[in-house]
Amino acid sequence: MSDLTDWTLLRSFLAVLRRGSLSAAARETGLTQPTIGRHIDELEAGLGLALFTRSPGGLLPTQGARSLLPHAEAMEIAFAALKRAATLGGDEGNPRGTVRIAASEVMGTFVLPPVLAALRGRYPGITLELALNNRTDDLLRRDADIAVRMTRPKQDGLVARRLGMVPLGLYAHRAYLDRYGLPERVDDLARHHVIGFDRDDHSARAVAAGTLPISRDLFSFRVDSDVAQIMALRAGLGIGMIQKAMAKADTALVPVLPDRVAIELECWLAVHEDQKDAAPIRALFDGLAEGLLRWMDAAGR
Amino acid sequence: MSDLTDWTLLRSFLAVLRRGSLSAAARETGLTQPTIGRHIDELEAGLGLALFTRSPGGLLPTQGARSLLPHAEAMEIAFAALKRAATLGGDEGNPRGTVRIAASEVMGTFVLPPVLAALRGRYPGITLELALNNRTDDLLRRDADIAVRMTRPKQDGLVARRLGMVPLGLYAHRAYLDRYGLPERVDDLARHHVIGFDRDDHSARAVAAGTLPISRDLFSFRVDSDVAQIMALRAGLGIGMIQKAMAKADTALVPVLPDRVAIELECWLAVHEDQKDAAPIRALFDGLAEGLLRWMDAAGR
DNA sequence: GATCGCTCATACATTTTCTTATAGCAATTC
DNA sequence: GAATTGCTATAAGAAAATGTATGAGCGATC
Repeated sequence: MSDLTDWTLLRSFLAVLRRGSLSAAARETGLTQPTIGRHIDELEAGLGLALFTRSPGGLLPTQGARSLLPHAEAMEIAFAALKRAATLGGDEGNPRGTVRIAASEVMGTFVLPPVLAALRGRYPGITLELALNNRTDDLLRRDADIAVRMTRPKQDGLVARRLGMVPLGLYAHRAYLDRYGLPERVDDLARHHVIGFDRDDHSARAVAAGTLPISRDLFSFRVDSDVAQIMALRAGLGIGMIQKAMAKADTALVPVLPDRVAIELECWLAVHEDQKDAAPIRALFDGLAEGLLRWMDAAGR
Repeated sequence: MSDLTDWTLLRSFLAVLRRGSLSAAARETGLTQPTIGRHIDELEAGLGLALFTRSPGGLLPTQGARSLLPHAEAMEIAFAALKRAATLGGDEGNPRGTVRIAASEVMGTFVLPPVLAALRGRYPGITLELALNNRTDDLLRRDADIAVRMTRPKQDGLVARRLGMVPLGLYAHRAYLDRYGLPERVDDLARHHVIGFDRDDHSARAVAAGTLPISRDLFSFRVDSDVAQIMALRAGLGIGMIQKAMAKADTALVPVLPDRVAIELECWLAVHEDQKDAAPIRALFDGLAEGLLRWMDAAGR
């Protein structure tokens, strides 16, 4: 069985899994339906495992196929990383290539755009990709070249730089407080509308949870998206956690329990040791550090 | 350029990089020299990057090729993991498939073999692979399905179980102490032959370094291999660090400064969340936990 | 200094793989 | 209930990839 040598078969596998039919997969990949069909047959024969149940409506993945998915995705991600790495070049003054930056939703949405805009102007040869999510393993999965993270990167093989602390606080829209009043003690929060996460309890939140009586039950408005939480906060849906700098920029937001609730997240920049010497990576790493430090400095005032 | 769709080209790339010539790569892959040559041409054209400088003696990788290597290896590892995952099956009573276990050199050499031998008998349908190294990112790289680690696994997506503490101590062979005497204070170590690491300062050693005045300069016999260190210790080359349980099993070894130097490493078992429910993974995870706990219990006496 | 052993490059034959075209099946729509 | 639209499966010709055979360069060895 292990005489399976054609890595490309997994492209077709992924396409079928995602599109749900041979025909749709053919359209996605630019191949044809019989070809994709033979690829799946070949894969099933090679692995000795039924991957899909054929039907006139399409192909339904088996449990086995689902268990292979993460590995096939890992191959796809690694291939994309390889293609990016091949574009890297140029010298210190004029770096060229495509660089993928991972960041949390909030950083990527509210903080990074102006920083990246400046870098874009300075380095016209660099094409930027931005991967927004709250997982901390992007670099190790090679799903990004540089990561902006709110926790200390601890994995082997990474080079990390600590940029500083980002202060967070509880805020609410003035209109909300006019109606429901300003909590005076932490316990009062239980009687308020608190905006929080739904199920996705990622690490930044875990940090916050350590210093606050935060649990899922407390929240009367739940979204997993941090950005949606901030939008809800600004719209006056309730009391929520937000970076102090962002809150100050919105004059309608009023601090809640500022003396009792003070949370700081560490801000880190990380890169693979393998890649840190490529000109575009180095340029962006330094540029991001500079831009983010300036932002944190301005925010501190 | 980005119309590069054939993932299999990277198999040839890896083979050429490793063997150093098209012909040797052809022998390794079962293809022929012209085919491998065409693959490399196609890859270079697709990536827009010179990968090798051709010579009558073989192909010399460029810097660019070297920078792509880790990504190509990541694809290869993911593919191997996919093939392993495809073998997993059976039920709780009779799990089937190939499982790759990562462990430190010392654990894999001295501790795991009897544990695995017992599991082998109990689960005849499971084929075992053992990956011995001291990196802690095997699981995330999918270079292993289960990891036995001496530090707490902290990455996202892993399920870990703490097994307990493994005590280490300084020991020396009786013959060594007869000749050089028994150190009475920690400072005396500077005048002794201490066996230690060369350059590979991995995390278990870092833990130890925190509680001991250990630095590279102290060592008069340096090897990166932990196993070689233990063998050197047993051969009487000097004073070295070893698990107390292993030292006790060798009656010629005498504890050195047992009251002053007491180090304990945590022992952890970890598995990918994706895979934890597959019958063979679960069987080995539980079996390893059981076997290692029994070993730690026996060692404690 | 000729030979052997290794290498890569090229031209041509062969095999494999892909596409095109068509048939058949189930569900939905008019 | 016939027509339409989605799908898979199969067969045959076109295209692409692979293999075979051969030439030529470099270095070690006798």
